[in-house]
Amino acid sequence: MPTATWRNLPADKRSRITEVAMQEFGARGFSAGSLNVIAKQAGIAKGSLFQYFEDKLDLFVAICEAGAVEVEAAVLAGVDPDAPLFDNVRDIVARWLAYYRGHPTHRRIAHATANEIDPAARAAVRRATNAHYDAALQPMVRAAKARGELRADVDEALVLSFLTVVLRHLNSAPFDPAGDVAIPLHDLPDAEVDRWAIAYVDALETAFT
Amino acid sequence: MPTATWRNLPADKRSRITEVAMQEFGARGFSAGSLNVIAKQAGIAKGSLFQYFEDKLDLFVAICEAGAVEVEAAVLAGVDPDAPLFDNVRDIVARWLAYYRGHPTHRRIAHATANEIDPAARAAVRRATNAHYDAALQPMVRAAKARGELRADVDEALVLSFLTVVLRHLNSAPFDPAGDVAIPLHDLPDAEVDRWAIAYVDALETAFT
Amino acid sequence: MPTATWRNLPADKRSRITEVAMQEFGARGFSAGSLNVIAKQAGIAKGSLFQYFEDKLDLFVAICEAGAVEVEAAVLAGVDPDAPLFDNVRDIVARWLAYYRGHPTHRRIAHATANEIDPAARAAVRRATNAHYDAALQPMVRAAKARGELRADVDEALVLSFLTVVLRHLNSAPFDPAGDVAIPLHDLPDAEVDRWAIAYVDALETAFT
Amino acid sequence: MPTATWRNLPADKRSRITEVAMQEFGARGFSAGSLNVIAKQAGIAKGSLFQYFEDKLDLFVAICEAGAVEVEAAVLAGVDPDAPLFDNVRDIVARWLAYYRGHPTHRRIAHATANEIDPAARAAVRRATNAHYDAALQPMVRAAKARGELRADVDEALVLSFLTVVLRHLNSAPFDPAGDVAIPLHDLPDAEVDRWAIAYVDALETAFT
DNA sequence: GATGAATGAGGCTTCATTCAT
DNA sequence: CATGAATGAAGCCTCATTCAT
Repeated sequence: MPTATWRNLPADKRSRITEVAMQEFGARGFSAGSLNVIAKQAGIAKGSLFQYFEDKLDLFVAICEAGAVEVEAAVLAGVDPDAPLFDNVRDIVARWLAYYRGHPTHRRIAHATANEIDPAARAAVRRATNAHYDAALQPMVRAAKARGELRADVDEALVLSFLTVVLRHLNSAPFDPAGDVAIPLHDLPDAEVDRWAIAYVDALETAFT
Repeated sequence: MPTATWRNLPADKRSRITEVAMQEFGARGFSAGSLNVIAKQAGIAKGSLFQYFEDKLDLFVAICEAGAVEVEAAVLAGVDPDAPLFDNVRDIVARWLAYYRGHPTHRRIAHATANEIDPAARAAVRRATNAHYDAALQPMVRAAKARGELRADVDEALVLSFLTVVLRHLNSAPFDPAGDVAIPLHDLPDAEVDRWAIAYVDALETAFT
Repeated sequence: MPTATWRNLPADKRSRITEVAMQEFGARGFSAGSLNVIAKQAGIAKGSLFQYFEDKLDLFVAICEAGAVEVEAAVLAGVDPDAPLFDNVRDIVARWLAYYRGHPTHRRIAHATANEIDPAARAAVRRATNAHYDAALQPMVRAAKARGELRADVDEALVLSFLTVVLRHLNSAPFDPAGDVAIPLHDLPDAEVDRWAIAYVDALETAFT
Repeated sequence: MPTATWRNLPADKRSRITEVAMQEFGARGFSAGSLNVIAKQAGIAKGSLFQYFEDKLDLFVAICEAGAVEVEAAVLAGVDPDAPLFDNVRDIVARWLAYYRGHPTHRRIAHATANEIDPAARAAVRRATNAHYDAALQPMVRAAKARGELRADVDEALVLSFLTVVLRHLNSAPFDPAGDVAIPLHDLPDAEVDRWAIAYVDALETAFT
């Protein structure tokens, strides 16, 4: 956990370090990301990082969590829980894509978060981030079920799982040349990608309603 | 590309090195995987690795490709192209899960393959592996469409994309404590996981037929 | 360029490292010189070298430049620009030989500087060192020409070129068993070598005045 | 010394290996030159090199000597010992430059020969090559002296030394961007370089006759 | 609290040489 | 005589972490 020193840091310094760390870990992942680079680019002493965080992993987790918080605020806030579920999801997907197009650093760190292979790092980071989406989506699914929007035989957990799988795919495939074998999301203009994203959701809607 | 020396190696030595490399890269990924460790565990000199492969990436790609070939043989072979598409997919998914349960090393290397963050490594490895699944699934989807199994307004590419996304999910989530927020695939007995896997495919069938 | 860390180092440590590096590079040249050896002999950690210099070449260039600065100070300083050119040159040659006899490490590094075969290393190092001699000798030649010491038809550049060629020869031949086929400079007592050195300059004087 | 196996090799194979080795050592010098590269480029097994030569140095020396023999044949042959010395030297210099322009590989290996820093390598190689020039030039100087072409007070050895120094300079400076501070031999067209070369010899003629 | 120099283990890769076939 | 696989030392360089100032 970040130290008290970190929490007491002037906000601008803290956010500068956060931004730089996101770039580094987003670009190279946890294991290959370099504290040397982070310290140099942030303009602070290497030793200072160890006054703010216990070790490299502690920093990584903190960074990832910060990213998750921001994207959640941007994407999930203001959703009307009483609106039809898949209308909400289409809305969320559109905002999700828009947000990550405008925040490539956050997109990359989210990708690194999801794909980190080091078990300790992944576990720590997933624990910190997954909860956010889950916490937001799960009640929406439940409410939809209660309102009778979903077919009676449909399992809520399956819906939720599908939603997160699709969201995760849309976080990486459009930005990765080899992300999707079937649809060249990486090479399409934004509007086309948006249309495909809606198509994913429409398919789920067909499946579950 | 692996050297002639590698191809001329006695089969047992070659497979010992392959196995060890799969374990190392499967456990730590490409960037963090150590050639020192591989050489030591394989009982060969570090320099020998460079008689077999041009460099670390060359080894990694070869290993990944070997894994993809084997899993393809085990999972996709013997599929009847004239059988109903989703029957085939349910069959494939079941064999896929069974294969990876019995071959944890292959499962881990496939995971590392899909998630490697180093762009050069990922590109090389995806190029080598993606083709396999794509080549097998795409004609099946096309034939199903031609046979009228899919609804007229359904896009083939979307079906194919969904299939690969689900397959990839089933390659990691059941083996990763934090792989699926909604369904605890990691903690369920094999039979339960199989049932969920079928449920994923059923949902797709509902969506597209 | 050496780092700030290097410039802030205590003078004795810096000069110890410099001395050791000169010995190593002087003895084995740039490509064959070993950073391992330098670190060990200087009593510092291998990694520390990379806190002082960007890489091996950066260290090599810094060392060579340091050598050039010192020899220039010792050999060229205090020359009276109004004295006859070849008197000055005889003076310089004598001091040059004396200096290198007393500073064998500097002599060897100067030799390595001049003879390094790696193109990048040679270019970098020549750029750093050539200027010193050129800057000192060229005005002397020009002034001599202006004073009418040189024959009217003599080209200044040719004189300067001859001078540097002879100086370079006197930097290596007396210290190299196979340096000069015709005159066994390596095996002669210092006084004899000095006499031969004067003879070289006398010949040039005859040629150009 | 090369083995009997080497001497019994088919001439074309021997000359292919020689050519390749000249390129490698000419480009990277003795220490940095790689037997791996030589074997690969020559299309022979690495081990074979050790059937032809005792070790790396043995190969290097043999290669250098072969180069010296060829250049001597091309440059020194057919010189009339009774012609005036400096006419001969001008002739030699011109042929020397022409030869090396047409044989860049030989030029580079001669350069590497002259500048090798490894003491053992340099000693061996100089011993093998110096004799050639010396053997050719020395009698010419002696004869000139006997014919009264040189001033009475001129030392034969000094003339010979100057000649070799100038020849060596003309072997490297025109081909090295930083070879001559005063005259940009590297950037001049061939005809200009030839003119400067003559100027060097003219100056010596003035000095010694 | 901040610094930044020092560490030394570990990273990948290249090398000359040996030796069994 | 030719081969080429095997070796392991040594190469340069990067790293996270510590600690005295």
